[in-house]
Amino acid sequence: MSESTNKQKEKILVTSALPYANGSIHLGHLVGYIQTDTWVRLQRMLGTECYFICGDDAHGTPVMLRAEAEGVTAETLIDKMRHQHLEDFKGFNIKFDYYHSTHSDENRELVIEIYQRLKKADLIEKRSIEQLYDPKRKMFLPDRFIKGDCPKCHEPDQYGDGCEKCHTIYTPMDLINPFSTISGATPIIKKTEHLFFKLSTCEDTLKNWMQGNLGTFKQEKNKESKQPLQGESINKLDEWFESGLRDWDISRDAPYFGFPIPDEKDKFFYVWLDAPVGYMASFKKFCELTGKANFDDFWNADSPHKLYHFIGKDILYFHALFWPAVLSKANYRTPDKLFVHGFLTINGRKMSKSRGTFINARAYLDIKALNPEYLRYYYAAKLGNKSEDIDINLKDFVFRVNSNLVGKYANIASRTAGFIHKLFAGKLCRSLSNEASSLLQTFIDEAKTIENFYQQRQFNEAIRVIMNLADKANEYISDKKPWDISKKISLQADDNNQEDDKDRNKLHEICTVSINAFRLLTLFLKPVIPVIAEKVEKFLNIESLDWQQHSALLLNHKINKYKHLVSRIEDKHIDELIEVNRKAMNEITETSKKQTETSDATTISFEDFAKIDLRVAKIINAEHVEGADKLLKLTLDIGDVQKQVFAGIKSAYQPEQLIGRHTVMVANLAPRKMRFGVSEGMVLAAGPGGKDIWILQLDEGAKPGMKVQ
RNA sequence: CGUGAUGUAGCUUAAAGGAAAAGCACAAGCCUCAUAAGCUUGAGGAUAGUGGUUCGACUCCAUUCAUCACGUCCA
Repeated sequence: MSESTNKQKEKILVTSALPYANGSIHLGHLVGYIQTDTWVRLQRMLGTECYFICGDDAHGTPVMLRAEAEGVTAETLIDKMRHQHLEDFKGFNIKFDYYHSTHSDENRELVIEIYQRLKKADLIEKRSIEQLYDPKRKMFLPDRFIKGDCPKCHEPDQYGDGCEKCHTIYTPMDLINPFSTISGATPIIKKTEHLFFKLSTCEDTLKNWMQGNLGTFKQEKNKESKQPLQGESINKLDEWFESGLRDWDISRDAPYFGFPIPDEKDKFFYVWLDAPVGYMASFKKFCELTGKANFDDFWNADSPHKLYHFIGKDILYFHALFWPAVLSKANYRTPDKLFVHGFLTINGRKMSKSRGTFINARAYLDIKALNPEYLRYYYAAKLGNKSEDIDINLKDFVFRVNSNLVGKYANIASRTAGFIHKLFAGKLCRSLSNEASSLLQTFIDEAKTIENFYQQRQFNEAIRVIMNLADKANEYISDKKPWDISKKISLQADDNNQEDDKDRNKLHEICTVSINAFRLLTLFLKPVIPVIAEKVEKFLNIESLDWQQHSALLLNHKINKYKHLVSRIEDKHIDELIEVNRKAMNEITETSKKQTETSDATTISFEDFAKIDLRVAKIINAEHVEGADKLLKLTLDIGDVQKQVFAGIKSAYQPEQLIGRHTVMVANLAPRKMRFGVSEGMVLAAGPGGKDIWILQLDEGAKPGMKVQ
């Protein structure tokens, strides 16, 4: 105790990659979050001051477009997604200290501050570039929103960066018949001014950050080096250095969902500039809300504390190049470690929607038989500290969980707890003989090894050691045959007490050792399966286990009755998962189909068009609606009937301008109850909104009620 | 096409130039305390192919094949 208090206590800030607000969490995402959570839980058990911070990555074109397609504001969408993400994380027992959003005041302030510091350091430059532009949607197009025919092999429907079929690499401008996936329009090349961060000047800074990157991968294996990156990542970075660092385009033109850039017109910060700043923002909010930590202590350039980012290998580029460069040049501290993990494959292949293996977190959680901690366990059993891809083989998953968690681990308690209650009133021995405690000593001896494996994120190794111990415990029980002794006792009944006492003690001791072995295994597994561990703590009638307690034994202590702890998985549960997931996926693709159908990009059939009953309408009355900001109440004459319609055109028209005019309305639109009354249709108007709304006007002669076709 | 990574038993991984290991799955036997759990034994391998360096290669080099990732402003 005194030794550790003298040492300066290490404080760690840990982050997981921020999930993007344009999608649900799936099993692939969970690899990173479960890895981080497991690691953080170990830190907490060790008593290390460690904060686990995350949040939603909310900005960018995809979010903007999706919000539009759903007919909601971007804010509504990201709010909904954030809650959905949080629910999924909660389901898998991922426990953040704080979970924020990049669309927050804290983040805006920090981004602007960083930007201004970079600008002051003369690291921001304005340049004119040419970009593809969608003339119909009036917006610049990211590459991924352009498709066309491959210039080489003429395969249709290829993305702007390269052909999936012949693997030719090209730019979107090379595509034959390019079209915008948003509007279908042919993109045109348009000049625009963008802001660049001069990353090309940061090579020394970055190499310095990487520190002595000459060490080889093999040297790193047993000892955590001082380098912030694993060997594979260093290779990748070297590649990037070799091809030369290019300046980084950090601005995007309106329309864009993001933070406006100060002193610029219609320019926004690119989502990847503000995303990692979200780590800071989330932590800042956490500090302000809880007062548990001091933001500056952790983020100032001379911070003594550790900053670790857990990320997937797909975003190494941002975290290993831009992020340290930006931080360093803006006079903040840089990350100490980037822990990079690989992708998840399912049954050896990429997750696939058609095979039903693109499995959402929600689908898994919806199958009650699939304990979320089984997945945590499986990931832990497979995760090493390399950035290799990991595979979840669904058959292997079932076998492994059943065999390791149910057959080996839980079984140890299950097969001995009964005796403790039947014969010893639920109480463990007062003390153990040397012979009996020797098994437990081997457990205790392995604690340091296990801790180190966890620390170095070699969870697979940690699990291997733990399961070896579980095997030892089961061997011990088989060897000692407590059931034989128990029979002897019942046969002897109240015969001769001396023999009987001896046997009773022996049996008591065997069961006490087993329960203690079980307790230690639980302690070792707790970072991986925290909720199961909690149940065990209740069963053992003990306080929450921390790592220190591995050296003590549980003696002379009353435990509770053993209750069923974990259930086996059956193949049918996996089939169910695939099925549930497939259904959910179909729904998603259908709604997204519907969304594109309603957008102006796709065509509809004549039948679809014929469903819409368009009529000439005479506006016989128009009036303001009390309490409504945008609505006017219109009374429309369409020949034989009059309809009442609430139209969102107040910003562009005064009621008196409208009365008496002829326009076109959708007459068969389902009536909709609104706050101010029932609206029985829609009038047609053009324009983006605000003052720019123009309702349709008809030439002389059209009579109310005429069908428009 | 280029660059990088990976390829070991049915599955998941070890072996850092010195006898190819372990767990799960499989087979046989034992056991019955436990959720058909547990224990013992066994079978299972041209280490993707070819060529080279070496007394000796899963390991180092070259090359081929397969899979994956990345490839000038999507990052």
